[in-house]
Amino acid sequence: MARTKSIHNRAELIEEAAVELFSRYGYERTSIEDIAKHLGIGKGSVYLEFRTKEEILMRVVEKHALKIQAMMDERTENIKGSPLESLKETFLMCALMVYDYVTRDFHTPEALLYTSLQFKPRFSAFYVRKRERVLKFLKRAAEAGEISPRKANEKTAITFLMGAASLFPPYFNNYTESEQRMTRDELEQSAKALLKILVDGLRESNK
Amino acid sequence: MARTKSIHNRAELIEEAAVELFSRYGYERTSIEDIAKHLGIGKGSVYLEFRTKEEILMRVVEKHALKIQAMMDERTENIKGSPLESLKETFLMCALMVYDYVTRDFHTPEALLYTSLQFKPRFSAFYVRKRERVLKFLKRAAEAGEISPRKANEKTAITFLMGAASLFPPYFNNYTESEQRMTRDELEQSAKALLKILVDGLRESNK
DNA sequence: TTTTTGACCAGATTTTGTTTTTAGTCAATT
DNA sequence: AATTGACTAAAAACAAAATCTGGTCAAAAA
Repeated sequence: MARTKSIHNRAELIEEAAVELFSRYGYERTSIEDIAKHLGIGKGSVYLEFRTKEEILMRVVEKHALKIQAMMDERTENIKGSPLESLKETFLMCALMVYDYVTRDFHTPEALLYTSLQFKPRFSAFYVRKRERVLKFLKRAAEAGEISPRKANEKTAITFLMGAASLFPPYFNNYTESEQRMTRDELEQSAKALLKILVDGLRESNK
Repeated sequence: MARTKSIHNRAELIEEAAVELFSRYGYERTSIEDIAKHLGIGKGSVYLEFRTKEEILMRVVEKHALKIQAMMDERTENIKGSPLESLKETFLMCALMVYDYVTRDFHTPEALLYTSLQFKPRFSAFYVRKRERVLKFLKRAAEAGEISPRKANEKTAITFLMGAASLFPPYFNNYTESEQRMTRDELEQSAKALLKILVDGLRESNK
């Protein structure tokens, strides 16, 4: 007699278990068998859903990236007043979201997205998408007459992202006295000040 | 009969040999004895000039930092036109200077100044001094009426430095397509664009 | 017949024990 | 008084053995 699939959302359960275990123990120190045991299934079953361990990681990171992207999309679509002001607020929110993810547990796989040189090339799609969101903001700003249309290009988006890079991990806080990692409050203050200058700069470059 | 010191500038010679060998082989892979042999002196003599190996490294890095600082000082004193324009040019020059140092040979001890998490706390003085230079520029800009005097403070200097951080090592070039390390030309283009926005932002914040 | 499993394997990683290197000292030498 | 290099303790490099783990697949379960 034909056997029916016992669990339908197995892939999803594996993802959830992976988030849990990767966050607690880190990616390298979590084995496929750990994940299987955690769910009470056989190791082989994991490989019925994912081809490799890395694929699980990528899926987990992807999920996180999509959350942030969704937030950005939502805000890109519903711009009320000034697009540039909206860009500023969005990036502040984005920086804080990432901070919360990463500091909740430093082993969180999302941290890899920002810190791992090894995986960085694999995440390029994420960065490209982020760049596209910024470009969208710039185009809206051009439509609203806040910046010159010829400034609403990819190059300007990259420049903006480079300027804002220090608001994302790894947090190299060289110029402040404080020894240890930035606090959430420090980040918020820095982000506000830096984003203000960057956005004002975009505006000014108009003239 | 009392013996006289055979070499007067021994400390200096040791520094020069250290730069040479550290650059070629790296800090860890250069031993004190290597340095001594390179100069044809005894190992113990090195310790008559320096207390530890790390002290030699710090001296070497210090020397490099002083060179960059001297450049900045020279430009701070001789501001012809707009202080903000001068700040922009100075930072472009600074970024390129550092790039040349660091890429000449990746083992160059100066690279540590920017890349080593281990040594970073030891170099805080360098960063503070750099911050002070920026502050000086801001004060001159305030005097010239380019920015509001209340903006010529430490906090703004830090914000500016954070914004310009991606122009210095380690070069995290996330948002560009290119896989490998930034070329000098790419850096120059990026630096010009980013510094323009930052400086324009400082000016705009005035209003 | 289809789904699930865990024993199995090769390669990577960790551990353990040994050897070599080296930062720093100091009694002997110049 | 100035200089040296043999010396030491600790660290680093290395090698060998033991363990772990990503991925496979024939067999078991349904």
